[in-house]
Amino acid sequence: MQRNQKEEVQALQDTIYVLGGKWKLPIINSICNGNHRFKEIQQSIPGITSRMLSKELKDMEMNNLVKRTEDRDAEIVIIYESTDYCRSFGPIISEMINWGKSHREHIKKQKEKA
Amino acid sequence: MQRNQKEEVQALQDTIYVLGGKWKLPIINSICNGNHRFKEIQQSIPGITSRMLSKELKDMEMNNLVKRTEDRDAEIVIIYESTDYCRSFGPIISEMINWGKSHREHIKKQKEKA
DNA sequence: CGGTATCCTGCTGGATACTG
DNA sequence: CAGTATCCAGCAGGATACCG
Repeated sequence: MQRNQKEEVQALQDTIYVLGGKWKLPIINSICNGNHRFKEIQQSIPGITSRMLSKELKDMEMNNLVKRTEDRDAEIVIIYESTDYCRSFGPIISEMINWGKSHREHIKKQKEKA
Repeated sequence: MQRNQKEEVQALQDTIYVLGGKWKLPIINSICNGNHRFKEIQQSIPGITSRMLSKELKDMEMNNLVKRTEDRDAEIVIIYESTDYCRSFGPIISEMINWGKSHREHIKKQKEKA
């Protein structure tokens, strides 16, 4: 084990810690993809309940991952926006989407063989 | 929401599912980095107990993420090796290490300001 | 050295109902 | 529409001790 490998493991573990749980990455992805309203976000993520979304959004707001705005012009409209910090997960998300896609392809091919 | 966005969310969620928990990615990383013995792997991952490592390795062996070999020449030696499947997580791990590193830099700078 | 066994805790997160 | 409140189960995972 070299010194810089230790650093890398720690960096990896830090990232895993920050992204912990089932929902943070999908939410980040959803908001970065242009969903801004609570319902929009919820509908874009299969399986998430309003409770979990609410919890995570609060958490992410505190950690500067999203920006929440109450925009009262005529009526009250609440908007969630991505931050730079949020967008910094882009490369990770891309790679995970890539992996997931090719994994599906892989499974499909195996089934065809059988 | 377009059709291909749905696909992407699902791909993302699949990947999160496969990599679920605190330990799979660090273990994959460790083995891909050339650690092959149980103790080596354990020592390369801060905080992991033998129980967790054992559990995860078993799981990963079943899912073809690692190959376990009992090499009895003179004495019994057990070796864990990475598989292609295991190595397919390389890009994700790289990106997560990158993120973790620059995140540390970021924190450090903020502290210096204060 | 390479693990198991046992025990236990807390947190994640699901279900459901309700609110301003 | 954008959440809260409540209740509860399951399991990830820690501590510790032990085994061939």
